[in-house]
Amino acid sequence: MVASRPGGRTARVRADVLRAAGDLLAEQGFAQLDLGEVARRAEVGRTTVYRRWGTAIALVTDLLIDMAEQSLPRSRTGDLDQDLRANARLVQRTLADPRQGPLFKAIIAGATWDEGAATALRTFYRTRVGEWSPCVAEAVERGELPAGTDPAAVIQAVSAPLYYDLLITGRVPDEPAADRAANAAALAARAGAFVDLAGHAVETSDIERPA
Amino acid sequence: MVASRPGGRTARVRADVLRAAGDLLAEQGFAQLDLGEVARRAEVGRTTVYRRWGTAIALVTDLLIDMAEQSLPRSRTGDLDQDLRANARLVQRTLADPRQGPLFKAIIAGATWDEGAATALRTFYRTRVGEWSPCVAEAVERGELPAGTDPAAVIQAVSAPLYYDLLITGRVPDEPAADRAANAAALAARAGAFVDLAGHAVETSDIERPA
DNA sequence: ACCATAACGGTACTCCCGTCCCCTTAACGT
DNA sequence: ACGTTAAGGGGACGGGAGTACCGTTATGGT
Repeated sequence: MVASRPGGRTARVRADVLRAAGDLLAEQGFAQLDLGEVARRAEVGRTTVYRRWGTAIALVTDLLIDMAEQSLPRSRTGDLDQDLRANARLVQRTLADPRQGPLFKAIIAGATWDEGAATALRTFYRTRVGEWSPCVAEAVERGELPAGTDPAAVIQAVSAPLYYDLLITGRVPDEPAADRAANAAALAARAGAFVDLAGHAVETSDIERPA
Repeated sequence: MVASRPGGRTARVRADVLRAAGDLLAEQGFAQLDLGEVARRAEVGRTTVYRRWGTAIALVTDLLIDMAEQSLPRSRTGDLDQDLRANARLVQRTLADPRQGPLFKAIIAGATWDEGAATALRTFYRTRVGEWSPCVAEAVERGELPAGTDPAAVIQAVSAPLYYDLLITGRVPDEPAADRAANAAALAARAGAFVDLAGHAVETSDIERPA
């Protein structure tokens, strides 16, 4: 009895299809992503693409999952500003990348209506944020940031303006924008904007609640 | 000779179609927005919907334009924190609204691949940001914020985390989230994060210039 | 080496989205 | 009020996306 066959041909087909989908995504964008054309470019049966993925957003979701497996290690400079700037620049380079940029735009758009895309996106960012949070946690331990600062909130605060530019203003963020985002997050964090108490975190100064 | 006829029936048809589209958007989301069903719900000819709008994203775009005409006046409390919090709460309520929330999600998603949606979205936010920027400009004049602070950047910094939550983490922002966003932006602004000089705006903390 | 079968690939088919055609309705000028 | 003609509505049509069917390939266990 054979349960499944992920090896050999199946793996090659998946790789071919994902590469073709990534090419088309970079060339024409998500709106023009036609499964039939993907099959042609991948030199694969049209039926196969429909059977294994079924929809364009499912294909793009698989593309993200595939990409997520090659994750870069975070920086460890021991300095909050440098770490946050490194993080911001990583995000910025990703969004500006001719292949990854369109992929993320497609996934984010798809996540607004497709549950699979939304799940993959959240999983991806949970991993990413979890990977970079220690930068902030260590800064708290060093006394660079007030006790009780929420590491995940700081990391997300770095990314937020970059995504805002990409999605709302339609301007792909550049490196100065990344540095500004990192700087703003660092300054806000130092001022205690990301201290998570039970109540509101609007006292800014008097914070002395160790975990 | 008659050039155009925007009155009477035409206006009524537009109103009926937009209302039906908004209903369906709120009920089923953008993915299920079928022009045929919109026509049925609006009790309007299917041909008419296709002739005047053509695509679902064009319909949603018109919906945004229609909604933008009823814009709320900004608050003028004379206090930066209160103004920014009012702005954040306005954005939060919009995104959490059962009708406007799905609309914005659809428009933002559509703007990643449809030029018309992107233009409408940018126009909408240019108006919104321009309307609220005086809050920041006045705070600069009062000396609450450093000279050279970019008003638009501050306003956008308030919104960015809320959109990040909505689109990336998939969590619709609540009122505490709005207050946190406003607070973080205010603290960063006071620390000079949004001063736009020719070079880098990182005078606040130690920084090395990179060659 | 051999077999059972997971997975692929080609083709025919279906169904429905979007368009076309043409008649009907009702704005707007006079 | 009356005529001209934008604009709307019904129905038929075409095309292409997605599916069903079934034969073919090659994987993985024995």
